[in-house]
Amino acid sequence: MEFEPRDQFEQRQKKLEQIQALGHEAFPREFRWTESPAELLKDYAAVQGPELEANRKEVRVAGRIVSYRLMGKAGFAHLQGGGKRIQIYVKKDVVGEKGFQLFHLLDLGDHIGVRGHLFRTRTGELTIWVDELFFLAKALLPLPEKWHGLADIELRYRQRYLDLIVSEKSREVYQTRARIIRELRQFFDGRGYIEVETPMMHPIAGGATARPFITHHNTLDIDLYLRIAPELYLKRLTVGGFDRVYEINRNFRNEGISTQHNPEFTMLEFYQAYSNYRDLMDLNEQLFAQLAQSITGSTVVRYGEHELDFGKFTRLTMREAIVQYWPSGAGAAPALGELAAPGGAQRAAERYNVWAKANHAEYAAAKGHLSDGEWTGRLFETIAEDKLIQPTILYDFPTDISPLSKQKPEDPALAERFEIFAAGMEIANGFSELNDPAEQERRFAAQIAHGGDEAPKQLDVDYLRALCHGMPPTAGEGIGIDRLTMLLTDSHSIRDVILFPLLRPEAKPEDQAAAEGEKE
RNA sequence: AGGGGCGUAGCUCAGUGGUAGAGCAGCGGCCUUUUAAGCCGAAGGUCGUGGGUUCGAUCCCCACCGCCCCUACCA
Repeated sequence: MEFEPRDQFEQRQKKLEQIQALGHEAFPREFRWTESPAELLKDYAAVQGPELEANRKEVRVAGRIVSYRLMGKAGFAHLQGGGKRIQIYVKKDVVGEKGFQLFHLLDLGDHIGVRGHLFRTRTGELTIWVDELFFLAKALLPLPEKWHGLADIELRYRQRYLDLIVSEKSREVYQTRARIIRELRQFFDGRGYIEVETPMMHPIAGGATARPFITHHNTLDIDLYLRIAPELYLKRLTVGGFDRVYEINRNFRNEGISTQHNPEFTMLEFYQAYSNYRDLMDLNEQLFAQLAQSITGSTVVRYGEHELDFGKFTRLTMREAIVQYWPSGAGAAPALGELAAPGGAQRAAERYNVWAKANHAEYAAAKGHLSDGEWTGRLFETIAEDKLIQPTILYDFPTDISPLSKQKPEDPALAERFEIFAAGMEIANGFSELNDPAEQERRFAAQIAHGGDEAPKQLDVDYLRALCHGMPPTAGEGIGIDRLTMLLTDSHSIRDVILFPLLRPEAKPEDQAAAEGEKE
């Protein structure tokens, strides 16, 4: 197999043969190193040249060649490792005829090891004075341009490895992502939670309203759904006596792709017995403040033009948010009581839509008949959702759109549910878990009767049976890790925090020709 | 799915209705402390794909492919 650019591919292959002819293995098996380039730069940042000469520091270092300057009988290069670059200096009369021949045959992108000692050049750069070169692996294809890097966004996603080699910023995003997940584990482990892994292939897609992916198991000859949420399995575990349980893993939803949506995304879900949704709200305030502090060094986090303060959350009910963000041109905002009255949310939506039409704003549109709660949710999404820039806990959701939440005792039309918004994005969703099996069965049945792609097709009888064995009063929550990472790394597309986001497969030229003339 | 934008050398980008340009990378030469090393020389392209208009299309028109942004669905 050969790849573009073919001339360079062949050129480098020839060099590899010449390197072998010098007596080097083409693909050696190991190199014992003493420090990484990143470690050396960090540890010797303050050590000056004379001191390096007085106390000679012998090193063995491996890395990828990312710059190369040959000047007759000597040359410089930079070795990249651990995301950082250290310079090496190779002199013909030090490494010898054969060593220098090897240096000649190296290309940008090759992996090498060096043995030598540290010094500083005239300009003061920490550099390895190379006594011996080791060939470690050949790059048969060239690196992206050294100055501008990989500007083509598509290539950054498709060939993430190149992005990671060339962009320290990109590398840092994924390191931060790993730190966030580590912090989350620490946070929950420290509070007596147990981490579990529940199935990702479900016979019934449940735990959320979303369109699932379908797959097939050959031996059992059954269709399975890639999970849209782990919720119903985690709650079975609270029935089983894991009073505090969490899972960090992928969900799959067969829906749109955007800067905020990838078909597979990572979710933290956790459940805490003997607690309600208010307990979780308090827990979240601690969690987000602590995370922001440890990840970014401050509870105030810059996100684009905004400064998000995770040290203080606003709390709003859904109806309060509608009233608060009601556009001033659309007449008087509805009163809270009006929104709560039967038909009130729909009347408010109709009033809003008159204004929206005249002002080319987004409508609170409805397909078919909506219940009061659905209208309230729709109105919130249209009017308020993208205005919630500062971290906000939105609570008191309509029961109609919360099929797995407990109702408020004083108002069964409202559920003990909240969501967390920041930068206009939903990043978490939590509630007091419905543990009354009869009520849960009614809600499931209503969902199935409601129909649509996103509703379950089948009653999850096993889950209802689990509830019948008694689930303790429990509060549970899901946090979107990808979006959380976006917030804490100032990334504005979910594809910038997912290493390999889903893209359409590259079309081969033949396929493109075959697609000619075909129409949708 | 609808609207807008983009696609030119391996990479980063100019450009024009009349045979295609630069920098970096690569190739040959000079150069033993360089820093986006420098100097000299040569090479590299179905201008995303396919049609159309035209004497002539990389450029204008249409369709298709891919990516980005917005809207819709959604977390």
